[in-house]
Amino acid sequence: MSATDTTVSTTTHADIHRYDPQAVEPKWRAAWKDAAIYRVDDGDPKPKWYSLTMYPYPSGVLHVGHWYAFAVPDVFARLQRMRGYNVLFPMGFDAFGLPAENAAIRNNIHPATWTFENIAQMEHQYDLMGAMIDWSRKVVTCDPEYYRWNQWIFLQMLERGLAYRAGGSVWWCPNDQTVLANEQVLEGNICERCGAEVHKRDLEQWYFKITDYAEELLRDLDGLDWPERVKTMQRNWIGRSEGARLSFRLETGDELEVFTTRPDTVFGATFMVLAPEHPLVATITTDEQRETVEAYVQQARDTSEIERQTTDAAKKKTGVFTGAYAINPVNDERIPVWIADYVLMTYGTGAIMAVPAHDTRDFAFARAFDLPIRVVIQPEDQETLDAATMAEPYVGPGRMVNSGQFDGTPVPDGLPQVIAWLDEQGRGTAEVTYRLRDWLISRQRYWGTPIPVVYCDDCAMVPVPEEQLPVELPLDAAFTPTGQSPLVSHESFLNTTCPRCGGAARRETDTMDTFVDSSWYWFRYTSPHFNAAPFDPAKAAPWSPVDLYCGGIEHAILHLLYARFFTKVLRDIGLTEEDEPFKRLRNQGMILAAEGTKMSKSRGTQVGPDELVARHGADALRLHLMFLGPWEQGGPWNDRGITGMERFIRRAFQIVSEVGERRLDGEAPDKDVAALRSLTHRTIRRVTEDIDDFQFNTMIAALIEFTNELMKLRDQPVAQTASWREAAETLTLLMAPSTPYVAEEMWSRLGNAFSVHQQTWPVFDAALATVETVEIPVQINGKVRDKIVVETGLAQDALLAAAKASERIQEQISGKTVIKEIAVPGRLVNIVVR
RNA sequence: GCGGGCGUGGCGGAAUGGCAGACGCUGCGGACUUAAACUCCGCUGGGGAAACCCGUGCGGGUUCGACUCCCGCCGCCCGCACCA
Repeated sequence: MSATDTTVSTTTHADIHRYDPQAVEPKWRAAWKDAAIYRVDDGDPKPKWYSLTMYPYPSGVLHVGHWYAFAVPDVFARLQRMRGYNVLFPMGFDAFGLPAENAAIRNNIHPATWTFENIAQMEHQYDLMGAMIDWSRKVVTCDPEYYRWNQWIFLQMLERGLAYRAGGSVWWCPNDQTVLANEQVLEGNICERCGAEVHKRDLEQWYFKITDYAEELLRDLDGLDWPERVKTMQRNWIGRSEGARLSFRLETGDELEVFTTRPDTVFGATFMVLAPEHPLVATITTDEQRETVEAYVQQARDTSEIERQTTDAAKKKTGVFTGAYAINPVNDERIPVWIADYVLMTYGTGAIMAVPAHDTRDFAFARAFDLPIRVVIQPEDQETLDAATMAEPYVGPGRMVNSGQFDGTPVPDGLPQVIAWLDEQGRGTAEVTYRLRDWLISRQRYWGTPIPVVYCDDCAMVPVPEEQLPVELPLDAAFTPTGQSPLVSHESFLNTTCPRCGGAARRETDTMDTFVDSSWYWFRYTSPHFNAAPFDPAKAAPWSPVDLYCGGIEHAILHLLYARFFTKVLRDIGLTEEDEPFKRLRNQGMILAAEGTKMSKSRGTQVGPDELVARHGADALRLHLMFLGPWEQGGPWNDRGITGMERFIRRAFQIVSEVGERRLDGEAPDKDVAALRSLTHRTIRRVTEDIDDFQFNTMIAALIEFTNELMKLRDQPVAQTASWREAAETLTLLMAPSTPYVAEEMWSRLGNAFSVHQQTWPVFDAALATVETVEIPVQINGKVRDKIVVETGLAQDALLAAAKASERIQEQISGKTVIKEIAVPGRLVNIVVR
């Protein structure tokens, strides 16, 4: 044992400056908790900063993707705090939804049990990560204290006509046994949740009238600091089109309305096309055509949406003639009315005027069925278009021809004239249409917010009075999906009394889409237990809007559009004055499994952080994830390189840790001190700017370079001076947001008072951050031939002279003619010779 | 088809039009160690003994100078997808 003792004592001595995350992390985690250093105080007079990260689904355990998504916002929030902001950086759980229900069914456990167990586990994992979360503000959406306010907002919307029930053709997922919103259908007919093929069904459902806000949702995008691609996706999804609504009289006497963005081509309309589902189809079809038309309508209905919608250039247009004719209102021509599946009932009026000469689809249809084509727009400075020979439609600008009084009118400039005339004639009006559809919010599943209305035989649909909220989701329901809500078979939930007449009534059994929960949750963090409204406007106002919102790009449309819609509704209700919820948005890329595919729990390709933390420490994992590459890019996971982060942490720790033992009253040459201070201040600048620019990988590179330089200097005289302490302290502070644990330990080893996370972020001194000399490459004909060291800020002429003084350069120039000399101060010199 | 993004060593990646490959990993060599791990030092795009030459998907162009800007291709990824 005595031999062992010796070993232990020497090892201990040697290891004093060796960082051990396993010993240090739990210590500081406990200290932070005891001192409640992350507790956010509403009354703090400092300027506010609201940093929000998309709350996770409590799916079980955190994987490295969660860490990736969360580490960066955590670093940013910590920086803002050190900069002197009062930072709100909350977290919660998006706890309702299908996965809980499905997992519950699979494991024969109640969704609530499953969910709350997962939340406890995940909360612990966030703490392991060293996240700066104030858990006292936690929001859990399956808590009645939360979802009662979904119901309250629903009732407000119902009162304002923004929530309504309507029948219609809706998407149905046969696997999840529920309807879906348009936004939740991918690639034409794939369920966003489970990947099953979905199809249409005619059902009566609940909707939110998001279309009322289409224009505002589109317009307000302009003022947001969001990634351009997200704004583009939202613009496309809203799909605003300007044009006109035109009315065509049918020979049957019916009026057929169409929407067109090209009213200037109305003189070229040579036929009309209705969607197969158009209500007029049945009434206008002639007896001779009835059989053909009915067969086509049936076929269209049976053809899966994906087949119908795929725009394969080779896909042939199909359709049939109804036997009916319309009169073109501008030239009184008799034109045939067809039906075809390329016209969609869900857009515009479900009917079009076909102008084959100037529309790609109409052109293909006309060619396929040998329908007339008439040119009415002639491009300028080009050969006259000939309908008989043209190989493709002309869709560009030009002048109107074959258009009566409008001949010669330029388009698109002349469009307003045409619309004005149509309006005068009573044939049409200017109209704007949107692709955006109302949001279908009812679901036939169990684990969600009950929709707070009842149906009474006498009073019909009656809203549940506000004071009876919440309508609680019964925890003892049999929730296996059957195609209708499981609540239908829960007698005591279903049967109730009518709030209006007191008679027998049935509750609505559908639950709300979980995207309702996430459409306002960030307001709730500002007053998580407020019980008079969804949130306390007085508390929310000072924090609003969210300054920085971070999350996955997969929410570019769904959640972010709904959240914007809700904000505008809540504004109109009077709960907030904000028009927009999230001022600045940043999306992280996705961390994929090593083989480049999406990480999947079921395929076992999900990488968990716990083992990595145990082996390398939380700080090293945080750094590794940030160092992988640009945060907005994502990429396949690998753990190569995490050792590099560990090495960096150890080196930084060692340097700082030794400082505590030094007297730091030594002397060193002035230029060495100046060089060290310059390095320190340049590093402050780099790290600060990189975080502000969301360039976390290069931010870490700057920290590593700083540490490597210090490592080289630690035996030099300059390491015995006060500027060495400045360097060590600065390194510690700069590391604090990224590596909260080791930075705390370093701060403590420096002999400073707890906590490093309550210190002020260092500010660089521009004068100190300069360098005295700079190395300038000297090129001959664009190739580097020498490098000269000159004073920083040396002017152009002097720089050129210095370059030409170089022997190597003189050799290169001698005997040649100098054609051009370029000298860029601080950059380079290039001499062009021949 | 339309819209957006990307393409750089063995790998992840860096580079306001100005020294391509910062930083990290890997690999190789060395020091320390009884030994290993850890740590430390050096080298690490290709060719060449060297001077140098070649090199950022391909082909052109602008420029004293292009990974960066422009034009035309090729490949990959994402979004939308008959939106009248």
